[in-house]
Amino acid sequence: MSRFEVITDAGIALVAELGMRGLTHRAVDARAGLPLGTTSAYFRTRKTLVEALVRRLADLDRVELARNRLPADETATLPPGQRLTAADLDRLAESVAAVLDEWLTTGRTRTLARYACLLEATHHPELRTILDHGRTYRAQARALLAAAGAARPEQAGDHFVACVDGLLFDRLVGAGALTAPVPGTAESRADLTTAVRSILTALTAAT
Amino acid sequence: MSRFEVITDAGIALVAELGMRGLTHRAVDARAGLPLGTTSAYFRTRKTLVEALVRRLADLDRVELARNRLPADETATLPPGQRLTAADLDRLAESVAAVLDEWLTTGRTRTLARYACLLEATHHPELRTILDHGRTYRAQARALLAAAGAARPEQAGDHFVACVDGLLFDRLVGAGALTAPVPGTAESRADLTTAVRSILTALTAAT
DNA sequence: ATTGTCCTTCTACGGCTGTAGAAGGAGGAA
DNA sequence: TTCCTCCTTCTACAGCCGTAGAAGGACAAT
Repeated sequence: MSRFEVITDAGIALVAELGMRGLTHRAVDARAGLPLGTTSAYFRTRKTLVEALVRRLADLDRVELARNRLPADETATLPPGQRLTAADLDRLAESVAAVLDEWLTTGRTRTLARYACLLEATHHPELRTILDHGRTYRAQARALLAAAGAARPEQAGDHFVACVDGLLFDRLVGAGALTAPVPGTAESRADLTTAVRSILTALTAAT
Repeated sequence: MSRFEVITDAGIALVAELGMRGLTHRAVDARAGLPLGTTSAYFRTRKTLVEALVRRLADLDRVELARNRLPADETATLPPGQRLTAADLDRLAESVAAVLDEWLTTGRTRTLARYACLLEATHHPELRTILDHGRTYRAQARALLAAAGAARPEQAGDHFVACVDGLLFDRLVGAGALTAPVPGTAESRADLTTAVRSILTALTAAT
């Protein structure tokens, strides 16, 4: 693991645990077990440090996307005129739910840090460019909803991503964090599947 | 306007503009045009200051809720057995969209600060208690979906709130902030209405 | 008028933060 | 070897932050 990765991973962990305020050159050094001053030498200003974190988050997302590909791709190559069946939609909902559940457990740190950075990007637009949050997912969602037979697949795909993101955020920091089944369990995945499935149905039918 | 309100409002503005890192006793003084040290005297520790902000946010939400009541209440008192018509759902979607649009324009500062505090509440659970984000809205949504004829109104209501929140977040800081019609315009309201309407349909039918 | 209480304003201070630059050292080229 | 270059580690420093407490003043009760 390169020095760059060690530093940025420690930074991501800090942001997830303590928020943006906890992200300090020295704190990163301590967290990563590196000699004091290392982070400061690699990223002379705080801004470059944050940018590095964001870049790393985007990289990690890309890696995860490659590993955790949705079944959308199979469906995108359907012969024209042929649509997804209800069983297909069920399977899709289930796999989306599985990804969500993973983001709430294994990927929780990364998910929290991403939201923090997303909020940060409001005041620093240059971050937005790097952290193309969900761009790839959006592309998949559009293809998926086109295959599912939505009237306006672009719009429907965007709505889908937004809704699923809302679900995620709710479970992560909102009311769902307290009331919903604890992530990682089969119950949680079933609950998420239901939710995703109904969103999917809606957008297929109505948009 | 009480001193308490002047201070907390300035704090909220700072959090919205600069993020949690910009929230400092001295910065609040400067922003509110108060003598240096005032905020520090009112809220001796940073923690109490943040708590005060969160409390103020909750108060503002309550005020806004009273002013901006959804048509849910009328519908909640429908005679049993009678359901909402498609036209009712249209009207509901429109009024929800109007509220969302307001949160993206007039209430943008407050909305941004709320999300920042919500993220902060991950590390400080006591904040969660105060910032009962969307609790009242959730209650309304449940009643609404019960009236609309959803099979499991509690669950459906929660999903509804989560999805709508996702829509909001997307428009505020996500991809929607760049691609969607600019908030405050009739086009934006129309777009939001479409999205909300399809969510509503979905959850009514499927859950 | 005096006393006591509360609110406001100002000042102090230890600690942490961002950032720059010096010191040290490993290793490759000549 | 000697020299040069790059990477790492350490130190310095000005400025800001959180927090405590002193100083001043308004005002009501006595």
